[in-house]
Amino acid sequence: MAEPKPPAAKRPTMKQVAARAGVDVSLVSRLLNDDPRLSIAPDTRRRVMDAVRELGYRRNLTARSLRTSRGLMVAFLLPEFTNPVYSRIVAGAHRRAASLGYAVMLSELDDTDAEDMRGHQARGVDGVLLAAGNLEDARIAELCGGDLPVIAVNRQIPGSRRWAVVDYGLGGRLAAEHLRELGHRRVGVLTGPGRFDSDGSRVRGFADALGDAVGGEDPPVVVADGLTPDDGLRAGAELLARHPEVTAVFATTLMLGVGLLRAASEAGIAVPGELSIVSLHDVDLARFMSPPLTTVAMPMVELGAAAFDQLLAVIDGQDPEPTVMTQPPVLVRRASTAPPRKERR
Amino acid sequence: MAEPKPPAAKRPTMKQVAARAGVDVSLVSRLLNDDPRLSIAPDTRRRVMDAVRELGYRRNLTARSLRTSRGLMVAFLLPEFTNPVYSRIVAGAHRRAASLGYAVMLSELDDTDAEDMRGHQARGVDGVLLAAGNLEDARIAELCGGDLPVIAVNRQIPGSRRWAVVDYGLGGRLAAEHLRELGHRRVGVLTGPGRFDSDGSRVRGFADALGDAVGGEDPPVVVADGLTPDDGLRAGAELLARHPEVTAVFATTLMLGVGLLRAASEAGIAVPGELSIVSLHDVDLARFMSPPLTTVAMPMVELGAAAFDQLLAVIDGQDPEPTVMTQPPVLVRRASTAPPRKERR
DNA sequence: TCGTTTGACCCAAACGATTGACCTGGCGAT
DNA sequence: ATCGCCAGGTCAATCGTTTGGGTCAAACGA
Repeated sequence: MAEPKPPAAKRPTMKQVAARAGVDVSLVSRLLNDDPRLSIAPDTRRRVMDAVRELGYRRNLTARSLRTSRGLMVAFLLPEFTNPVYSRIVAGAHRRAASLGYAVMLSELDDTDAEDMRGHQARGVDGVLLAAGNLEDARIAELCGGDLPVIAVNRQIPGSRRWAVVDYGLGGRLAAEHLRELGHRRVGVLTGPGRFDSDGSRVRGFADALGDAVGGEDPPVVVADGLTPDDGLRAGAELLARHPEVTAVFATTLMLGVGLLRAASEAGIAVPGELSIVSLHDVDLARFMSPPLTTVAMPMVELGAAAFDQLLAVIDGQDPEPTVMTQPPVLVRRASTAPPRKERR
Repeated sequence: MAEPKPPAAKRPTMKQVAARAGVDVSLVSRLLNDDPRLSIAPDTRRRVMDAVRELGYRRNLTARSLRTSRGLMVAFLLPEFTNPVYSRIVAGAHRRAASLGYAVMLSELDDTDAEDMRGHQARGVDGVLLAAGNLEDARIAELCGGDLPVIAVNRQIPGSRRWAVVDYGLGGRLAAEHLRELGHRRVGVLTGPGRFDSDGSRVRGFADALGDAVGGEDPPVVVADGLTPDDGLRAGAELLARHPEVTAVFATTLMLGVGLLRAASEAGIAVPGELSIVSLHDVDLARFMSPPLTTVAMPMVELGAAAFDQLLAVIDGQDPEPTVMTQPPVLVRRASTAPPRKERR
């Protein structure tokens, strides 16, 4: 039953490469890292490279990491694996990291506390990307406490320079302008808890752009308990019940929009006939809702990549500016928005 | 501009702990690993533990890994970050891994080839979970080629014992029974490319359970090019066009079902009025479609955990049986299925 | 009384790479 | 002739743990 199980033919080491090429291992190391202070005879270089190829040699990164205390790894902590918006950030960070030789460890921030950070540090992780969307401020402070570089992603941190965000103010504007152009005058906002959108840019951008056109009055805002579709459903239902006058709602993140759509459907409100919905963040999913959701696409993949770059700078001992993505958001018109046709009720 | 940047106060080493407790480092190591051959005076043990606490000591896993050649890490390779079904597998594997002290590196199988495996190996990864849903057989073989343990997850591999799956046969049955009970007699199947569902269990389970009730004739099957909602949309449209007689469709994975729903909507076919849809895999998303999708929930989170356990066994030199989740799937009735009411067309 | 067993520890060699500090032989300049 | 220098290498210490082999005294059995 048990297969013979070959002895696993230990991978070749640098020593073997050196022996085969007839040189010292230090030379091999220097060559492979192209150490600036080294000059190597072309012939020797070839012999070494041949040996590397013939043996199929790869550096043992564990050993290297032990010596250099650079693990070439970063951790990406996120509150839940299933939010597609985070998935895009992860995808961006991962792609960039991989292209620079870094690996990405994923962790769910479950009941994880600061201990987890130290665990990562013990593993040789060089830095951490913290998708902090729905974390408490205190929690974030706690997580940033260690001496491991941390960048908060998609969330601004008041006292710190270690964060990377997209320009939600602009995103909000775009959504507002769209609704305004369609002719909506009574609009509502569905957003996440205060710790989310902590700087208020999403709502403010929206309200500002709307302001002059609708009489300067701030739109009614309902705050959900979290960022899941269920949260959106509950808060959405509340919004619709409390503000029957609104003809359009701006959801500050996609999953809330998704929940709102259901709330409308359960309340028998036609979208976009009686209610228009526009939400931030465009992912595939939005196209497949009924009706397909109009969204404002924010450059989340690029954010992931930029956040990684920022983290790398910190790791290298620099003190980079916080990242704000300049790449403009784009409005994706779909079927969930239309001119206000008739009053509800 | 550049902050002073504290010298980063190197983390304490075992040597320091040993010094502070007045013992040899080997003793500390043995104690911390509770080495069986060790007996330690209670007093000494306390001194060491105190030193550990006072210094806030954590083992350096890199060094340990170098010595033991066990990295306490696994890699999870998946074709795309955005598929929520994979996310659940990842979540399950991650949770289990974390509870056993393992970290999980995530990689997108982009243009990744076998080289990537060797990269992971060089990093000290102990094994790989390969979410292989839509990979070619050849590709998988290539990836399993190295001497790093690999478990294919959610995909059966013909010649191998290294895979973990849920019981899609049962899932298919359940879907079929549901449609049969509702009274459907002309049903279609929407599935992924052959490499997906390679053993055909999803479709076969469905067809078998249907067989006797609908005259033994196999249902029409349309095969999508991939597993994204877009693939489902295209193939779904084709299915609806080619088989106008069907009153219900079974989608073998959620994203195809989502695409199909849109195809129906675009074709002006009412769901569930004119067409019932049931799909495998239940994730939050399904509840928020319009109409909410009836699904067969497969234990994907548990699959992730079990696959990790299997991988661990292989890492430990055992030759475990392939994993087949016994936990039964459960039918989640929602609004996308109903008795056939009227003929389409 | 003299082994022999234990209990409680210590020594030092790995693991595989990196890196500052040497060598060495030849060549051009003084 | 001598010196310095440079290209082209080598030596050996080090990163922080693990682990196979001791050591050394106290306890024990005969």
